[in-house]
Amino acid sequence: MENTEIQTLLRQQGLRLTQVRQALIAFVAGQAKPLTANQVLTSLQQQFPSLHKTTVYRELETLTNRNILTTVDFGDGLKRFEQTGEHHHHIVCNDCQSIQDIPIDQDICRSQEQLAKRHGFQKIQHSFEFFGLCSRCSTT
Amino acid sequence: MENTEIQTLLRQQGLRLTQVRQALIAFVAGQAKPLTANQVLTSLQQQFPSLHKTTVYRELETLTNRNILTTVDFGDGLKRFEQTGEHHHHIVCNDCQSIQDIPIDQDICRSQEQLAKRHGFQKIQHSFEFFGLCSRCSTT
DNA sequence: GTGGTTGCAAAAGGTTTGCATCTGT
DNA sequence: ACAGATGCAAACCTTTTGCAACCAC
Repeated sequence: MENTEIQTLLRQQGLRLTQVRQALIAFVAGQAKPLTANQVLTSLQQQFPSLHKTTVYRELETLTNRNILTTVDFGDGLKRFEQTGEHHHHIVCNDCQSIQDIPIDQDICRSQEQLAKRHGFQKIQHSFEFFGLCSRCSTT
Repeated sequence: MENTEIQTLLRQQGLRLTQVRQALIAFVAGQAKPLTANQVLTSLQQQFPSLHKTTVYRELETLTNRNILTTVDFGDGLKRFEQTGEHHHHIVCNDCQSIQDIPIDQDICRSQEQLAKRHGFQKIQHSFEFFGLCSRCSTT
């Protein structure tokens, strides 16, 4: 995401344009894969040596609440964050933990959410993630 | 699951027929919904007051490794366990945390796993869980 | 008796909270 | 100046590990 784009977004949301916040958004948005709080912290500390993990956790939460970021869960007890965008799914290697996007049919997700509605639920979301051994890890 | 059934299963697996182990399997198998370690602990402590959380965690891991139990993840940082059985999916209320099974089309899961294979992955598994507001929570 | 199982204490790892200080507006 | 943002310490919660005591076989 461009700097000016980020700044516009933050002003829209009534959030202050702090250095850390802008850098954090730019960094997460620039990654192809969802990141853990710790990955964000470690990377940003190169630019902001005094950056504290608390700030990162709070910032990630704030931006998720504002729907600027989205959380992804791979069932390993860690929260991951990525820029909010088109709904999509991932496949994660159980060995090397590499992550790829996978083009799940959108209709499938929609039809299954309809099914969920028939169970009386509203405001339905879902998680649909895949796990396995990537080509590199399954050959060695 | 019946007592004799559990005992046969454990002998097959070369696991000892301890009181705690048998009670734990019977309890988890008797629940309609996946349980957290803490839920299992709290319940079994009525029968075994000295039961320690470490034992529960270790037992749940052992039984999962032997494929007697299966883990389920709802993305809240807790591991849940249920009796291994037919592959199925859940819908969880974001408000009251109630859980229902949801009859997702098995073909859909299979076809999407085929798709994942085309990404070079092997031994593919998936998680496909739904979240929303149940009928009770969405009306109030 | 032997090795698997258990209880206890402690640690590990990720995340959250309280509070004082700082900073963007 | 004021409310929001930050750093720090400590707490919190779930889960794991090391070790001695115990129990099923």
